[in-house]
Amino acid sequence: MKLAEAKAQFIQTWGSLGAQWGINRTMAQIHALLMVMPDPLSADDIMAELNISRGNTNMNVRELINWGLVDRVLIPGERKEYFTAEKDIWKVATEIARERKRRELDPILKTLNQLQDVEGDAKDKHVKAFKDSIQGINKFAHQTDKVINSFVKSEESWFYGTLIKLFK
Amino acid sequence: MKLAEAKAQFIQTWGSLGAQWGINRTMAQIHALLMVMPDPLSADDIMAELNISRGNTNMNVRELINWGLVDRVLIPGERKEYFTAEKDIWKVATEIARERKRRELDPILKTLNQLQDVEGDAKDKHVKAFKDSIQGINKFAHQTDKVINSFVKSEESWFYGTLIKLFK
DNA sequence: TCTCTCTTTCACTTTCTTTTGAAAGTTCAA
DNA sequence: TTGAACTTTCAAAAGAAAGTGAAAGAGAGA
Repeated sequence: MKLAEAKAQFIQTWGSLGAQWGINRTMAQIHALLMVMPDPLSADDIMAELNISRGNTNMNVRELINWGLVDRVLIPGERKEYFTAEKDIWKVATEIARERKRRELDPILKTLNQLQDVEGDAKDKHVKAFKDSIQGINKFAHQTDKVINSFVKSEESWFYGTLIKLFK
Repeated sequence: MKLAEAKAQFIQTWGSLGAQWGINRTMAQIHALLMVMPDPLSADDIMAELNISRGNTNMNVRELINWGLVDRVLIPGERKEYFTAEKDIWKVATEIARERKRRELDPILKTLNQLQDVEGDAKDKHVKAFKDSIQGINKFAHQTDKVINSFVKSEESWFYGTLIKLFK
């Protein structure tokens, strides 16, 4: 396979993968493009490579920067801004985990805690079923939270070394 | 908080959580509803509780059954079909992990393997950058695959007992 | 201050997803 | 075999999300 072709396929695959998760397709494609490029690209480069508008480029690059997946790079003597992506996939994964935890898990933990105290007779089977469900989910969510925290803080070698052996 | 109110909030929260993941809102809401109900519900019950159409109900219930998260229940003497959800959240989580792995991770592993062999001079920095990226991602994806496989097979008691202690 | 280059914003368009509801299909007791 | 009870399908409508591009903004050097 030729390099250009392989790049295009990678960008497209990474893009549809992103779409299955909450991330939008363009954002994932820009990220993929920057990951396989050895040097930083400008907004114009990205527009040209992916055939997207200036506005769209700007919006999604900004969002990637918010996620901590892309950095602005200033090239001395140039007026334009350039962008690079983190190329270490382990760091990418922990950044994403951190961000998703903050956006998704933290709010649900908050809600679940509130839902714990429902009024009503504990002998009523509706009340009991509800409380049991919420309690189970709440416990699970807290455990998940702990695992993600460790993951986010962990070193690659330690994490895989330990976790994989554990699960065998 | 009253039970009805708490249920409504839980259904709505679970629904928007699902939407952030690839799962659609209605599907997540039906799942939430069935989780907090002690007894099986019919399609009509679901329609009434969530204010959705018959077609929508049918489609999403069927999809939940495909995911292995909901079961059809036949009540003796009744013509209608009834539905229940798995109430053990651990089982729900492993079902979801299994299904998402199959739909998302397995295809990407396949693509990555193909992208490994790009033609071109290994000294060219574009070729090198590309190969390095793909190799890193590929390695990561395979490790992730192993962890998920183990997770899917593991028992809750084992998980809580061993892994959680590890993370303190 | 002016102007040139680049960045950001935002109202509008396009595209993609979800929902609806009526019609067709299925099942089964009579 | 019929028809009542229920389920499934599907084309059209509504809704949500993403993308565009022109215009406004911002900053640097003349």
